[in-house]
Amino acid sequence: MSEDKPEKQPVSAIKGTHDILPKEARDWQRVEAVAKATFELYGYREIRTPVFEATELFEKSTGQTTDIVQKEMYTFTDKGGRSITLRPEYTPSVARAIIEHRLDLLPEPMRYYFIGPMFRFDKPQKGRFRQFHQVDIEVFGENDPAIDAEIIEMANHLLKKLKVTETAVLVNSVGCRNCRPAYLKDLRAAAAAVEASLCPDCQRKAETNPLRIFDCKIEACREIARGFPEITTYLDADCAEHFRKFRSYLDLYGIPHRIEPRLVRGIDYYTKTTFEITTAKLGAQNSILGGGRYDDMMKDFGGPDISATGFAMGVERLLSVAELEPASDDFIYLAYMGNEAKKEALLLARFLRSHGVECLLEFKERGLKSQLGRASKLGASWALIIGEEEVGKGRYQLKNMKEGTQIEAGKQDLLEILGRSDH
RNA sequence: GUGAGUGUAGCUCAACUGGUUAGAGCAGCGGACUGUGGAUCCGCAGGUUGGGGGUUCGAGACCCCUCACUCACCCCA
Repeated sequence: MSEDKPEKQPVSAIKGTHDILPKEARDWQRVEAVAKATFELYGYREIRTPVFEATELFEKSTGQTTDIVQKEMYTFTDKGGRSITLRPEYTPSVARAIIEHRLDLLPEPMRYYFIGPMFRFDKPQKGRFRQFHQVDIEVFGENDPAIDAEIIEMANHLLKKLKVTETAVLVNSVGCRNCRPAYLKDLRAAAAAVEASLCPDCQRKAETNPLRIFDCKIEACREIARGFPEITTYLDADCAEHFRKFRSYLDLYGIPHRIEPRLVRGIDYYTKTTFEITTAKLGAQNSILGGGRYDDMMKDFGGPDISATGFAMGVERLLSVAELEPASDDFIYLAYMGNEAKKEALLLARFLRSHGVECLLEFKERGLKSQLGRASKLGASWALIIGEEEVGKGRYQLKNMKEGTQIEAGKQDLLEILGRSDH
């Protein structure tokens, strides 16, 4: 309302968020469509939950000690004084919905998928954003390690459809509440014993998160870490058997995989199976998909004691490595000259659209030449020329923009030629 | 939160050791061709060089501050 000159750039998108422009949105739509079709093929059904939840939900499930909860959540107090958090991940919401609606009592298999935005207050970098999107799938009530293998096979199937190559499947077992504590204790002790010979980074990790030493990029640290105890030797009978079978099913599918003792997934609720699929083409944030089993979450919530497993896939990361065929537009550009022709064009466009033909007409004062130039530039398959003469006889000049050929066609001819008369 | 790098037109980039009016290609619009696109040629429009301060006769360039973006640590999708 002021008399001042308008700001050059009044506002811009919040740090770590991005507009998805029409050209990119095409690719998003296709990835989403392929993902949905794939999951439906495996018997999964979509479930949608709100973008925000009670803060407590994430504190209880994701874990008080995790980075996600400690420093990455968008948490605020609403006008009713409640603490609200924009979801940083999807799994807790699904678990909550199942308990709330007693979905576990329904006959349908509890296999769900979801696509939508997540929010984490991270410092943005390549492949990492504050608002990002995940494709998420979860299975509840299946204890068999075969399902852990099947969801990886399903992920592989999807990646293959999207022509994502150079991927690696990393797997691990983090044990359970019986066997993990002893392992962590011994690992910490082992790291403390050699602390002096580790790099400064790893010296810190020895205190905070010794599992991460396995992941150091400095060869000396990696060498030392090879001597550390591995979780796999600490697994109790049940977990060890689960892990063994899980891998044998992956072998059955012929899916190569590597055991990665570092794979803990930074989230408290995982039990037994954890896995990741990485790609060499992504930079430091090279994980396009990660997940695992979380058998304790439901009962910890005060819900039924049912097991669960699933994964989340980063859509931005997926898009940056997927090889999608360039989208081809197929529409007809209506070029008109004069007011009578304009009216004719409006009605013709309505007619064609009602038969499923995509039409574009623009309302600027342009000559025929300029309009055809537009049609060409915008990638129209056809141009329809409507002038006084054409209005008079009810037949129009239909030009094939690729071939450069042109014929005269009436209303009905158009439908047949454009090949959409069955719509 | 820590560290490094980069900011010039819508996009990609020029502008010598500081020198006069900051240029080009692409994209946009118009014309050559007033009813026939893509090629070519010509023209038009587009900038407070991210912002602020300083040094200097003179700053896009050098110094300081700030903001933004990028990459990395951490963590994760």
